[in-house]
Amino acid sequence: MGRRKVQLKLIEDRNSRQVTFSKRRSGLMKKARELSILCDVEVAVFVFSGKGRLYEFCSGDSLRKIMEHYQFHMDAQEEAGQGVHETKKHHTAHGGLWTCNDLLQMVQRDLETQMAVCLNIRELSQLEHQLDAILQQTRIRKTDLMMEAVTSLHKQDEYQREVNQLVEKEIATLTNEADCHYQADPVADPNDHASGSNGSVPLLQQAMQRLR
Amino acid sequence: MGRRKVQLKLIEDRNSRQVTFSKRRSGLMKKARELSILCDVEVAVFVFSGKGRLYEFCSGDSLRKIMEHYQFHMDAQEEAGQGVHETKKHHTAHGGLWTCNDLLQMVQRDLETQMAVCLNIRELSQLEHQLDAILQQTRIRKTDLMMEAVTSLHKQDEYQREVNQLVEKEIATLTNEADCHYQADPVADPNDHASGSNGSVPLLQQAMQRLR
DNA sequence: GACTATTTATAAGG
DNA sequence: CCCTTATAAATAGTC
Repeated sequence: MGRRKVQLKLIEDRNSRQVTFSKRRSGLMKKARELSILCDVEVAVFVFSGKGRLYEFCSGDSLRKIMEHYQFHMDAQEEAGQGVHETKKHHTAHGGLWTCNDLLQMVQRDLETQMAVCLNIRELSQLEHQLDAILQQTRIRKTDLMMEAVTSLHKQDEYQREVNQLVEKEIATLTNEADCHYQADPVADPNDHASGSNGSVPLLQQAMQRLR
Repeated sequence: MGRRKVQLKLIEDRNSRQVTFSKRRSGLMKKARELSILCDVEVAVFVFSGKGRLYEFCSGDSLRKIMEHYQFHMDAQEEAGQGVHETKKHHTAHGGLWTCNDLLQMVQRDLETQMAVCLNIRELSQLEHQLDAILQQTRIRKTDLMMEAVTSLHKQDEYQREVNQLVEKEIATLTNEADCHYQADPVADPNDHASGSNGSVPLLQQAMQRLR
């Protein structure tokens, strides 16, 4: 429902994907709210962004309370942060995203505090999903780092191949010169390999120096 | 969005409320699905009708089984017991490596046994740790695969460097020969780069062929 | 974030 | 429940 029809597949462009995500997410929440009001039913919507952020709508308030509680704990952790400076640093360095240990600590502390509290299935499911999202996020970050390493090595590899091709060509040239007509200038400077050649030797030397 | 605008309040007429519920519910699910696909995010939608009936959408499948179980408890009908053997089979088939679904099935079974909709603190902590371990295992497996890729490329890279050193040496040899005393055998086969050399050129050629 | 041109959802009615 | 149709809403592309 826009200027043109959109195919039901991943939006490749990061920017428009983000825009669409924002628009459709709020649209979905609105629809959920309307449904719950119009028809007097309980509706819960959870959206986990790729970076582990949670967006939720819940017609009741049981889940919301828990989420707010977790948020509170996280905030308190960042504020007080005595023994958890490492964690806090990690948070800020990674753009305020939760790590696995953060959530586990949060949950454990939360549960230890309210011994009487008993999570129901829905709450447990939500927690489990959140954990899943957070762990996934960690994995993705590590994967990204490793992917960078692979890409870097791959580029280096391709560069080496290019140099090798140059070298091969140059060997052919030198060999040809030597075999056929090198006696043409017997008093030439022995260090000036390129004199009278096609000029590829300086290029090669440059490449070799870069390799060292 | 229909023949006339509708106020955002409970639909009094039971019949049209039911109709609207049905239509809007499916519309909400569709929107949720589209959001999850278009933007590659996890989306979960739960709708509890007044009679305890559950309608759900989940972009993943981790929540689905638990929610199905929840529905089972709510309805207090259907029979259980056949999924347990499936689970055990699955475990053994994977050589002891648990998957997310395996854990969820285990949790489901555990809940069936206890017939309690409520997990205590210790149990929840255990569940968390299990989940953590399982998700970490998955991450480690992928990391291992990527590590293999890195190692492979690194080896290739080192090999290329070796070849380059050989090549460099060979160029020096050829250049030297050409500069100083190549006219010794002017009718040698031009393709036989190695004739009269120190024997490193065949090695180079071999290496080059391995690179192609 | 706002503004349309379009597409989509859906209220009413069969 | 499904179909049709008029109309309200959502939103894709654009600035």
